[in-house]
Amino acid sequence: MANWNGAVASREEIRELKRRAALRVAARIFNEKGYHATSLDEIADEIGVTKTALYYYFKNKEQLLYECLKLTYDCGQTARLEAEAREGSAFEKLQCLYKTFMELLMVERGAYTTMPNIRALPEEHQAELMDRRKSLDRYSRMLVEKAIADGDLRDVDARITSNFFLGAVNWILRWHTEDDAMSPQEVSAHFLDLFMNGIVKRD
Amino acid sequence: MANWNGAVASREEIRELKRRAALRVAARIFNEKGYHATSLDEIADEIGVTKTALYYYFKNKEQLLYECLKLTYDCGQTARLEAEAREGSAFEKLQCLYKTFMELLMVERGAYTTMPNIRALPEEHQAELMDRRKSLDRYSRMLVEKAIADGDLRDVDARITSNFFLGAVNWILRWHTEDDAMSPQEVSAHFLDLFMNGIVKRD
DNA sequence: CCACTTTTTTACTCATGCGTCAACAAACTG
DNA sequence: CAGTTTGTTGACGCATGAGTAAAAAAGTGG
Repeated sequence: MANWNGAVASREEIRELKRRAALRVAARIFNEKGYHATSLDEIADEIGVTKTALYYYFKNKEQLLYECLKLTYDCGQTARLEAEAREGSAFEKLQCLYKTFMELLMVERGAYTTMPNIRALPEEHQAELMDRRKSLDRYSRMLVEKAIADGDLRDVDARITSNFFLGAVNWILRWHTEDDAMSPQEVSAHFLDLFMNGIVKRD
Repeated sequence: MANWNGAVASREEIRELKRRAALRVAARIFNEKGYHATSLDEIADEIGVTKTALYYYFKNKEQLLYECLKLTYDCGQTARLEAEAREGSAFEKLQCLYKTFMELLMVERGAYTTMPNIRALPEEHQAELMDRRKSLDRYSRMLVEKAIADGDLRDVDARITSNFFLGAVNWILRWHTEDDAMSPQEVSAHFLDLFMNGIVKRD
């Protein structure tokens, strides 16, 4: 009975699974109570180990937060890659970008990217995340500008528009739970519709 | 040279002004670094006094946060009163509600209503704020439903719509600064336009 | 200028929680 | 089943920061 791999997980795999599980728990509690109000004992308790065990998997509390935040930022990055890969107009890419972004956020459920959370990180990580955030924002604005030039969008202010929608999107995790009546796909569809068409009835 | 009031402030007035100033400073720092990461020494330093002086004006750190949050919640309450007082359709009231709410938020600049901030409060205050939040949300959804029935709005999902716009609005304080190129009125006008009409160009 | 009140400070106590270290347990290896 | 690696624990050091008590400073009216 050697090692049918696939059925039995290797050491490395188990370690990675435990890390992931810990991150999910940590992200959830950070979102509920905030990074600074959350003690490592609390996270460890929830997982069912002691605080010290966490130090076997993570360098320190900061790194735990950093990786939770990275979950969230990676959603944006992935969405961007998806949008860039897509053939089509800026308008189509824009929709793809936001749709993918929203759905990933709801599935991954990382840590909220609040100022306090970011500021809790060492300068180096702060800068990295800020850069990634800015980059996504620039890309989104560029698509808006292009779609306006193409005649697909009204002549809206790209900065305002971008902030408007980003706010709505980032807020999703506050009210959408894992067992919500509405699936990530449904939410993203509704949001895109509202963003594109507004709520006013046309005659 | 007795006391031409108006020119010279009374003791009570001075006390109240100092309290207000302290709250503004506290709210700003809480938003930047988070409640738990902010020490009273830090707030006191910024104001130019010692930590202990703060205890002369506020019972404890929690109360400081509570009052900062109240600044924000009061914006919603005031906006609601304004909307209710307005004569007109549900559609008009809805616009009034959100317009007033946004502009007040940008002027008052209280503390963000994040989960961590709320959770940091004693149960009693948590419940109070949650109730106020819920009440505003219900009112907003009711207006949406009514405006749909009136035929002014498309048949959108009231819950989604409400969350969509609330997110965008609450996010404003993250990117809009006191010395922003765009005034609170301009921002609120742009946001209402986006919310109502979307970004897609009509033919 | 002197009592008296209001405001602020200095100097502490005390709890919390991060991070460490040495010991221990469990699991694999030959 | 000895020996090594992998994983986990309990007990502790130490810094930070909330809150307090008592004294000092600033302001006010007789």
